[in-house]
Amino acid sequence: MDIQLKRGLLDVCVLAAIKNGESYGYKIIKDTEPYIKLSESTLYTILKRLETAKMLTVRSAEHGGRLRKYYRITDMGLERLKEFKEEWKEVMAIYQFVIKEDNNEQK
Amino acid sequence: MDIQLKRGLLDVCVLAAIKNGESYGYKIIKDTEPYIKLSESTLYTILKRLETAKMLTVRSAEHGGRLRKYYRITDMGLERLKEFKEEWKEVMAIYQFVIKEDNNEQK
DNA sequence: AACAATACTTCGTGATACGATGTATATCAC
DNA sequence: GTGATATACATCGTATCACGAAGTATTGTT
Repeated sequence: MDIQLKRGLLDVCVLAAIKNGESYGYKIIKDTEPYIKLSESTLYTILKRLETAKMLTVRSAEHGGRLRKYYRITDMGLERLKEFKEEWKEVMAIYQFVIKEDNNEQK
Repeated sequence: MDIQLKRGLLDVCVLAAIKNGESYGYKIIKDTEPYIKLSESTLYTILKRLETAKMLTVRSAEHGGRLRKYYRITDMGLERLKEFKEEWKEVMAIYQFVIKEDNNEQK
């Protein structure tokens, strides 16, 4: 799948992956795998970015002797998902324009 | 509209704008304006890229005393549009995942 | 003992959108 | 006739970003 096409989806995918409850890096990768391929370096970059944007919060907790980072969505994160839904209308309009069959509007 | 979301659409938008016949820079901007905002610097970057990728061809012709560059889509360009339509199925699957309501699958 | 899976981190790179700026002509309002 | 606006294309620099590569460390599995 075209990288450029993925770009607008990555952030919201990660937010969607934690919107039903806390999760952690490795699990997010596995949960989103059927839909989108996230490499580790990409995911952690995104998580950092979303944290900076206050769309999620992080806490570290021990799990099996190791530290694991748990990510939780914030109100701003939920807001971002709503916004995305709105933006999607514009995206679909563009999509329609792109796939529209030849209507010979050349004058 | 989110810049990232636009990224995958820009190239195909430009291809779509010339798929019904030759066009030129300024006209492409005007034609796509209702759907997507293309700045001049962005457009010319895209046109150069699509030319390098052999998805369009260029010819210069005089118009009103000035040189104008006319762009024409190639078979590879048309192929790209077909490919885009295919990729869109994946995009819609991701979209569904993102907007899916809470189904509480936490165990 | 070797390997795969789990789990997170950092670095470097290439691709890209776009604002700013520049050039040049035509047309319109005042 | 002069200034503004529209037409038309080009280049440069910058910031953002996805991702491969490589590293660290533990826990199963073979």
